Amino acid sequence: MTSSKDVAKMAGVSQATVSRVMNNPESVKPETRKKVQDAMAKLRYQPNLIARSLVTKSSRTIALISGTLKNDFFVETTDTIVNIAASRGYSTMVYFEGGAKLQDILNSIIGYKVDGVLLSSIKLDDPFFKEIEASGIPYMLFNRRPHSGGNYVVLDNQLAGEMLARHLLELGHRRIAYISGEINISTFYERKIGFEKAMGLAKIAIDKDLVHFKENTSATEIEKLTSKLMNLPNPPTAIICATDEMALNCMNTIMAMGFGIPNDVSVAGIDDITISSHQAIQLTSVGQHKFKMGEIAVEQLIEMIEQGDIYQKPKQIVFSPELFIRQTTGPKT
Amino acid sequence: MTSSKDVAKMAGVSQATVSRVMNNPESVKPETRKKVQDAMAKLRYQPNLIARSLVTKSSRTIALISGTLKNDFFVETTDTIVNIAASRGYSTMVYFEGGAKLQDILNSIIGYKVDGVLLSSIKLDDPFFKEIEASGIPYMLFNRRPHSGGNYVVLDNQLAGEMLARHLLELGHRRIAYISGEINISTFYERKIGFEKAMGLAKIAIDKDLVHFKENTSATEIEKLTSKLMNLPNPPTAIICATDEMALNCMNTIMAMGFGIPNDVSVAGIDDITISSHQAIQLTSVGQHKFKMGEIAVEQLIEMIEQGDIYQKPKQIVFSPELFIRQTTGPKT
DNA sequence: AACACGAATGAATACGTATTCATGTGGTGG
DNA sequence: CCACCACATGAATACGTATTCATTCGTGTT
Repeated sequence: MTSSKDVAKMAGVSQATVSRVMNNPESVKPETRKKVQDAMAKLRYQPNLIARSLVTKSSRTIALISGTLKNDFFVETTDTIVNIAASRGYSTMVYFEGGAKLQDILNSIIGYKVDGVLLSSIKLDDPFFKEIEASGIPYMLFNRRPHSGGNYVVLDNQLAGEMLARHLLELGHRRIAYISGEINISTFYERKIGFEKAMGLAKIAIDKDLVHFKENTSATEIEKLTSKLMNLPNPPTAIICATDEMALNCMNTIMAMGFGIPNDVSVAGIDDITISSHQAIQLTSVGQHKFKMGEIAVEQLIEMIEQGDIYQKPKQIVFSPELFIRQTTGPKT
Repeated sequence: MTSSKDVAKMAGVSQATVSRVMNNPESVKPETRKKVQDAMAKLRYQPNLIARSLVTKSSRTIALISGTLKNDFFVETTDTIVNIAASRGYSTMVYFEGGAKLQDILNSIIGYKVDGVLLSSIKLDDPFFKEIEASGIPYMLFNRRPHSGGNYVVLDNQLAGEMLARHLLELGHRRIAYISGEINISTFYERKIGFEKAMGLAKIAIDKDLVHFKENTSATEIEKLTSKLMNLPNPPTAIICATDEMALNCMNTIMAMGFGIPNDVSVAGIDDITISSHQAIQLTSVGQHKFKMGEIAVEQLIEMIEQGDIYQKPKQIVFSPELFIRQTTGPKT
């Protein structure tokens, strides 16, 4: 591989001058600058970014630690994050929940001196988050937030849960099932609180048999759970899923069992992912479209990186949710 | 940040010995090894992977240059690729089509000395591909293949197109529309050839007005095109979309216009993405499930990286497609 | 004319690791 | 007892860049 030293030799200058042509072109006389640029072109010179990073201690790279792409919510955020980062000149190292041990990821991002970290896949009590904070690397959480402090952008999840429950209560439902991921994940915790609040205000007791917090929210697990619910002697007349992704799998199971939606049972989710508004799906959901969460997250992060204002006041952004009533929810029959 | 030199000082050994403890532990006496490891732990030492890469000229990193996540096909491949790479100890730098200029991406991956490249987003005549080949970096194409030679894993796209067309012909359709991306993308080219072959064998002339190759296959573009087709004085009785993603958008438009599927018009796609088999969608599609394309691609790539067998015979893998008949296609009425 | 000063550039160094080469040490076989 | 060797380790160097420091040269000022 050709190095800046080779370029220097061909141009008849020192390696330092070659470096200057790249980083501070005005500081070198136009005449010699031209010689250097010609030599670069002739040798098809590509700077070694690793060597550059070694001395600058930064890498023009961010790390994205995301929830699984099996949830369409994270598909949309990943897409916008990677693209916006690229348009700003940053490469993105991507890791998905479950793919590698968090400790290995941490070693990678610290060892590679990434300029910033975007993360969603994180539990409230995970030491990983504290290590990130301690490392001093700029970071931004999205769709997750810590107990207190930190930088994050989230939906007002409690309100989202509450709105959805209220919608179903207003339709006359009383036996409302609730399917969620585990509640040491902030998103699920807050949505649950909202659900409980609405039920409490309506003075409806919550049937323990209808409320489930699963560690594993894969399609097959949701399928199992849904069929269990529908086979209950006294099945629910409505099911709230803590994410649209679960709601899709829930719908799928219900339809496969031969039930009608919403005639036999109403289904609703949270996140309002793209497919939810498809004519063939028409899932009632709570979300927001004024801002893209991934976009806000990555822009805030880049701002932190480039302004170096890590010690400014924390960035905490909360979106107001909106209810989209579609065809999967209807009055209790 | 603490370096191996700091560890060496605390352990009372040379930096070289610290390095040996990391890379060749057996070569250092157990006694001194312990001293070094203790010092590492006490200092919470993390090796600087950038410095390591500079000397080893490899980075334990692969680059994934993928089609957009707006197409669910690439969601599935991205998910499996990133996760498998992670489990093998590789980080993945991800780029999506349209996010950054290919030249910038190329500079990044060459400058960062990635160990290998996985790419799908590439046109037949793109010089980018030739540059990758020339760079000597191990690479693997997926869902795309060059005119000749190269390493790739693809569906038998021609056969896929042919099977789908034959299916609709057997249902009695004659006015079959075809919606595709541009045909300097191998996938679209081959699928189109298959479609034409089936039509030719059935001795059905292809109506130019029904066949479209769009450079931009975004949801809105597909929507526009679909409504144009359905508003034709003599609209098609069936529409083949070159990808399921387009078929979903096509369905959405048709349903929004008030037409019934498949009563008014049949719709089918290729790729058999996950959502296609959802009870509420039931899209007829051609694809295969025996292998995961992303999995095969990344495993082949890692094999190339670790065996260093770039100069072995090219890896060319073609999957046989299977037809999944669901509810969006029916007999011509 | 002497001097100061700024611009342009080269030489040298640092970044943190892996690796080669040299050195010393203890053991083994003759 | 000596020669030889395997082994353990340290010193030195390379990787390719950015950057600091020193040097040279031309220009304007007094």
